Amino acid sequence: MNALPRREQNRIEKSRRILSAALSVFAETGYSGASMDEIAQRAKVSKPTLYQYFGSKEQLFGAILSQERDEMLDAFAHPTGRGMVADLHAFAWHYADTVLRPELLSLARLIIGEAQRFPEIGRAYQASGPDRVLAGVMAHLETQRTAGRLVFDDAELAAEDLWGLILSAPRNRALHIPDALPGRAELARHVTNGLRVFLRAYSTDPAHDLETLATLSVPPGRPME
Amino acid sequence: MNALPRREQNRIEKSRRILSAALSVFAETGYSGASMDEIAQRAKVSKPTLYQYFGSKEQLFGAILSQERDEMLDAFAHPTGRGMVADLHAFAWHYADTVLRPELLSLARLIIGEAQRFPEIGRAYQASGPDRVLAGVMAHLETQRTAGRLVFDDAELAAEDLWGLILSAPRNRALHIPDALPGRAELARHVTNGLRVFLRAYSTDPAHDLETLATLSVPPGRPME
Amino acid sequence: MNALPRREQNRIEKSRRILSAALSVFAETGYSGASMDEIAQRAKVSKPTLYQYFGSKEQLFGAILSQERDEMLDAFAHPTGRGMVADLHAFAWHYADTVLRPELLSLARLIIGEAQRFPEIGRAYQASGPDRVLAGVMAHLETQRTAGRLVFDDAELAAEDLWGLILSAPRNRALHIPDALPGRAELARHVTNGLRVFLRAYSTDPAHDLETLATLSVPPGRPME
Amino acid sequence: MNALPRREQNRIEKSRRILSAALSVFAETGYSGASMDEIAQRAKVSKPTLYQYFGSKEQLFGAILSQERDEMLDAFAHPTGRGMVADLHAFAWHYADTVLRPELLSLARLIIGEAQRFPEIGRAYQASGPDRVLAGVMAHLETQRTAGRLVFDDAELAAEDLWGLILSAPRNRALHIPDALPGRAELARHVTNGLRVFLRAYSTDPAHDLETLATLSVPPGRPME
DNA sequence: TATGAATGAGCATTCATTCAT
DNA sequence: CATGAATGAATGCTCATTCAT
Repeated sequence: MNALPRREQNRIEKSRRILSAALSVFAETGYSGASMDEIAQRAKVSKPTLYQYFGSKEQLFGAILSQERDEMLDAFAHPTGRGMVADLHAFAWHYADTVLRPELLSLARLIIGEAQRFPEIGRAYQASGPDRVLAGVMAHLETQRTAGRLVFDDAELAAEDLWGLILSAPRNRALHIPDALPGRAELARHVTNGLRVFLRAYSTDPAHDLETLATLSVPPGRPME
Repeated sequence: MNALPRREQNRIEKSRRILSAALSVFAETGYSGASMDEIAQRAKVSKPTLYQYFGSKEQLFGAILSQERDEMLDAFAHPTGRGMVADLHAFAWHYADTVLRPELLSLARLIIGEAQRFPEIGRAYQASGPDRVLAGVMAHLETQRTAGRLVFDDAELAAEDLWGLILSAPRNRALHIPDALPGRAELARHVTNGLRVFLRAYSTDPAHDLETLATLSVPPGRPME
Repeated sequence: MNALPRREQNRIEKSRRILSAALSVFAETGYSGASMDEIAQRAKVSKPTLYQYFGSKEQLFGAILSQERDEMLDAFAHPTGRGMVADLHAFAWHYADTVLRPELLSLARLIIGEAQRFPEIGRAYQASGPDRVLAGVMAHLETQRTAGRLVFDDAELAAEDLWGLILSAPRNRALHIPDALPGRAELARHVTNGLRVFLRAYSTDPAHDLETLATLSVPPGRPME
Repeated sequence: MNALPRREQNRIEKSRRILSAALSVFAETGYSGASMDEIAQRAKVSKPTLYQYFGSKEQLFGAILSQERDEMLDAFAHPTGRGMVADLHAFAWHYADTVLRPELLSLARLIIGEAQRFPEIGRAYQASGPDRVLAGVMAHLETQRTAGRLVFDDAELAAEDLWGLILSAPRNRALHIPDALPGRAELARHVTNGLRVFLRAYSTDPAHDLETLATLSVPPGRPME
């Protein structure tokens, strides 16, 4: 009744170990600084095995990125059905919690740092990460406009504004200073302010929406690892 | 009547050549990937000379950063005296033109990519780059609030909002995709929209200010190199 | 039925090749002058292999010293049981043949030359080489004194005298002039004279012992390599 | 009335500074380990000047050796005219004090360490240092034999025995362990014992000579620098 | 399939030496 | 005559990659 034979399980687990080791090594030292020896050692795998699985340093690098990208997309939030403001609030926090996870920040630093050398990778990341999230937000905002709750001409700009108001400052800071993630309160300051400005500029009934916003509380953060 | 003797001139010019070569090599390949051989070759200088000038790879890296940081600060815009909206508009364009210069984007990618390995450098950059610009913007906004033209509680948040609305989207995209700088029109789209949202949310007289904004035209971009 | 698997045999042989190549290179050029490239080339091994085996130049240097030191100690002579004079004669020749072997002279030159830079190495050599031999000689002389065949107060001084009379001149000369090892006859001149003086000064029955000495003949030397 | 013009004086003084700096650097690090930069720096001279004076590293090395060799020869002791035993005693101490001077030990280590690479230098040192001293001692011993105070067949062997008995042990130890020069008492132990054994083996009137020896006291050492 | 052992090519750095001034 | 500045060639060491087993 075993879905997967032993061999296959073993393979998958080994592959996972390698990817995880590689992510941490690449994140710590950048692409060139990373040593395949170090990766093999952390993955508790011999070097030829590592090469059997991933072919070359460059391919391994690519494999990490696509793996992590998938994980990130998974994090996209779905409407709560408790009204527009609650939806935006939920989305904002969900996204903040995703985007500020240390591993994803490491990954982003890695991609940005290597964007010049591996332009494909930067493009792929942009397309399947930020751009896809943006599309989701745009769709949501369009729905609200149709329902008469928001006003705007350009949905893309509106979606970008939402993101920029809520997360650009904390994320930029976190990208530069790895060990200084914003605390829960600091993050709440940015999220709340961002939503407030967004509603003031885009809502058809700002007064009411801001009141609603004031009733919403900060959700619990996910535990650090 | 020569202000500088030949030797000194030569030294300065050589130093500049090295720094420029180093910036491009570091930007292309990251810190670890950069080879001192390659740098020396591009600077048309022998390797020992390079070492005589900058001591070590790490010191050379540091020298680039501080040089570029200075250049960036230099770019800070001063009030035009033609009213708040014109000032904000001028600042937005000036800063956009600075921040999106290819060399400064390269530098930013470099710093972000190495932030984990050289935490001090990330911190120093944040403190003397973004943080200082932010302080300048805050001061300007405070002045406008005192003059009764803007309303806000937290000047820092307001300043961050201004930046996030105007530049976060184009800059983030440019960080990921080096060869896709926004064109003048695309940039205008973001700048104008950002200022509009900002004024709608913070101005004491949005209707009038938006009208003023509509009269301002896109300044000429600086030539690419 | 193979005691050692191929791999292990290979390793051992390679290690020996490296040590031998390293000794000759170090001896020819001193520690700083020796190049790891040269050593690898002579050992017919790639440079990374060399580093896999011995870690660093300094460790390789240390490995040579301890290897040769062991070999030297191995050379210590055991009593023949044919009387004191025969024993001293056998010891003198055995020790001369050891101490004047070109490799050991090279090693001694190396250690002396680097004593200032690596004080531990000089100390270790003195303790485990000369000092240990001296202790052996002292013990032997004490036995003879107890048996009433020698007279002296200070066994250490007596042992040092024996060595100094027999070998100091030829060895010092050999240390300075590498390609001028004393021939068999020249060596016999020093050994015989040394023993004669030693017996005249220390024996309880010099006349008889000198007669015995005269009957002993020069042993065959070991072949040069 | 100045014997030497300023220029010439300056030249000589500079040359001396270079030689002294070079000796210490060579002694500390061996020939290959020594850096011309370091030597120039210690001599407070620019590198081209250094090359002007001594042509090349190898020539500088040679120049040091001949300079020091001359100084060493200067140290040879002349008969005191107070009898054979007193002469031998004086010679032994004089020579011990010369040969165990730290600078001369450094020089000897240097020459021995580089003997394989620069055979000429080893040979030259042997000929003009030890061999010349040996010749002096031989001449002295011959005189004593002619005067009927000593008996021996081979003056060279006798002279070598004298040296070997008195200094071989302390000097060998000092060569290996640079920072462990024998103290005055320890040295006296070796010198006295060496002379005693020498006289017992070679004197025509050992009893009387040993008595004389016992009346002689240790001369004052020269101050360390 | 998995690995210990091996390697060619490259790294940052330093050297002895020589110009141009 | 003396020097600051420059360099070609080497140094010790490490890397991504690949055999032989």
